[in-house]
Amino acid sequence: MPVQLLKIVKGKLETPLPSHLQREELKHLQEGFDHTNKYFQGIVILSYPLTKLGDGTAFFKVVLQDLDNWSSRINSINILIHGKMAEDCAKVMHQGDTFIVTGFKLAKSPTAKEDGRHICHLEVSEEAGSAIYVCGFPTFFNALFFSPNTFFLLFFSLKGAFLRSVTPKYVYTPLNQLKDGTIVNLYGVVKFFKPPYVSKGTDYCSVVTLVDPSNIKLTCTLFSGNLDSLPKIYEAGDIVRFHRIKIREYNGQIQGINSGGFASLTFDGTIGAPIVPRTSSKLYTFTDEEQKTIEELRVWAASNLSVSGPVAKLSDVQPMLYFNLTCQLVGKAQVDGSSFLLKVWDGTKCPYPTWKVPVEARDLEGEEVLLHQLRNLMVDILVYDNHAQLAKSLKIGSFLRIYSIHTKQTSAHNGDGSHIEFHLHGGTCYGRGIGVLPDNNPDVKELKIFLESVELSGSQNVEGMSSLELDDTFNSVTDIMVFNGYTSFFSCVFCFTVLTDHQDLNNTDLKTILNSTAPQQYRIRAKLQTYKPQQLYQSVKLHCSKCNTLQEVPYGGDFDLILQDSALTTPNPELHNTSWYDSVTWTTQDQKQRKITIHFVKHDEMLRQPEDTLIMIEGGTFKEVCKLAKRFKCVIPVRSTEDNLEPLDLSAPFLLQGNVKYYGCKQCSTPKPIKSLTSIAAEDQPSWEPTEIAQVLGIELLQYVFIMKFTLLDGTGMLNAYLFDYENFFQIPASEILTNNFLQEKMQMTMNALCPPGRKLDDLPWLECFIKSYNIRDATKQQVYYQIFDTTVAADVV
DNA sequence: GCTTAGGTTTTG
Repeated sequence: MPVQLLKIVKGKLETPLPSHLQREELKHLQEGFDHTNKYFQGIVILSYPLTKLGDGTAFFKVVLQDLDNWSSRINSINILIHGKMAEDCAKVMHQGDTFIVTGFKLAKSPTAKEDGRHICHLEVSEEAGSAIYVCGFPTFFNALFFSPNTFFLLFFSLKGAFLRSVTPKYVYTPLNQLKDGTIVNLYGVVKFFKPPYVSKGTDYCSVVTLVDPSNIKLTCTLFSGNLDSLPKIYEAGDIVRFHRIKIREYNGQIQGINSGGFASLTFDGTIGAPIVPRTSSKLYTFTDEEQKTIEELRVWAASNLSVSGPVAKLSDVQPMLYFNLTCQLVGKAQVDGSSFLLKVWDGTKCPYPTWKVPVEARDLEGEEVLLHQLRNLMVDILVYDNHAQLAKSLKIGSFLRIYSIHTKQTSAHNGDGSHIEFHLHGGTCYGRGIGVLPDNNPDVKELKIFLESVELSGSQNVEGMSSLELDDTFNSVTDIMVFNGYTSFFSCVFCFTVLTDHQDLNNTDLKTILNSTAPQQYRIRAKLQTYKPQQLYQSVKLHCSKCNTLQEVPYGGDFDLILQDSALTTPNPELHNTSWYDSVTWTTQDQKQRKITIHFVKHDEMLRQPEDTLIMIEGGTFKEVCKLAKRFKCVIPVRSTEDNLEPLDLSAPFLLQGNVKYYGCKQCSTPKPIKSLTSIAAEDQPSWEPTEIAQVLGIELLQYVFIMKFTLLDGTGMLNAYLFDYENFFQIPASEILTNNFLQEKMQMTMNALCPPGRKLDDLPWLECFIKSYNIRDATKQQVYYQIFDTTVAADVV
């Protein structure tokens, strides 16, 4: 049975429990009675700590009171819960909760004499087919109800409607452990997908190929009569979570297929993008743990999956290619039985004359004025067969991503000049199809801003002109706007790249590089067509050079929580005022009466100027620690143990200097007690370098890096090169950028100069840089990647 | 009622 919503109003289930279940009274819980199809309900009056039995299984004991029989001499009973159910239950249950149990086994309670409770106890476990439902006390609002075999619930308290309990524990199967004939839950990164299309049967169909760090591919075929219940995938690289997907074998390969109860969540796969699930289901579980899984998959995908499909603006199109276009629908018309016309624009102008599909004006749906105004920027896309059916249902004004459009050049004939045609052929090979993007999609947001800038200019001076004049004016105005779009703001800055070494290398064209084996180094001259991430702050990551992993820069809020947590540890006075630091403790004047201790590290037994001094702090808040970091040379947040001061959890920065927070790798660090710092404190002139501090504290320092993907073109080919840069390329330390507005502006201006938004390919500046190729081998094949090196951006103000 | 598609470009 799929997930079902049970509303609980005024203490009663609005939708009742499964109808075959009947409530059993406490007095009827006796050996010899048949308890199948019965449930017992009580209030949790006591629970014992979760323990493990001798054989390792978890064990949890709760005591329930039957409120309807509260006046009886015996009105409580012991419930003994075994195995996974015990663990799950211990997590969510609170004293005072309403507890419903079915599928229990009844046995004589050995402790009845001592505890005065019911003569029997109930034994409950997943193996026995039991189910437990727990509802919060005192006010129920609503609850989720899962099948008896999986069990349970979560609920929202009426006050504040916050999620209190942990949701059911889903188990996710890695793709290399899938077995024929099973129904599983899984996560995967979308390697390939066909947007939902009209199948020959009764449903929409979407095909999705997933990969995960086990490096196994799984192709899933998903059907639904309801477009909304298929996963909302917009591009390869998106991350999905499938619940209850059926695994089976077809042609010797495993495949996934949806069946009853299938549910999916889809996430943007870009590192740093907000983690907001796209789903049609109103109810879904999503916890911190699952958030972490998404983050991990994003990092894995960033270095293991190349999904850069051909994304192009109309201004970039070339004859004879397949590309994906993000655009807005301006007009549409039925052409004949098997083809349908879509008139779209993306604010840029196609560099070639484009064909116009002849249709009667009265057959054309769309706003007449707009169709006229945009006629030189719009292109006609003819979509065929299965796509025609879907195209018919599209709403004018909606934002579309059309996958694998074919551009076809037609040579000049009959006085017509040569032109370029756009076709979306029938069939779904290579993911050919049409997807509707929601307004909150980041690419749509960007496009909207751009389209508005174009539209403004186009609508000026329209009145009182003949259509011929209008044509000319409009053409030139929009061209200028498209060209200048965003660039006017930055036109005073001129950026170029500087090669910092290997002056003897000659330029190699991209085609040659793409046809060569790796590893090699090249000097290239190319244009930066696009780059990712477009939100530049998302390009800053933390890198561990030891295990070579990347991670997100944690939020300040997490640090604050860790500090709050550590403030609960009372400073240990025995650790104050040693030979190498002086300590000061005080209590805050506010209501909280917090105790703060600062240890000032001495030099030659003397305190030095604050700007040369390292301090350690216990019990400070986020604000206080950050403030002190600006005043003192270094700040290390610490807490007391019985005999040492130690660094905090490595989710928090172990060191702060000025605005920069330094983190350690959780995987590679083996933190040592703070007294290890004495070796530095004893130096003649301690420099308190983060690298040195990290080393003596046994911490593997994470370095701030810029990670970006540049799509480079030179007329002979296109390749994606990664930028992995601590500070050389932008001449900005990656560690500084997140806290410095000026540096952020500088970086934005640099990128805008290297890749001016909205500009045609021809008008992009040429860049020179060095790239090196290298091989990455996964289970199935070897792939060549490219990285920018020894290149720097310089800027001149013109 | 229980298929449809099961990645790898139409041929307009």
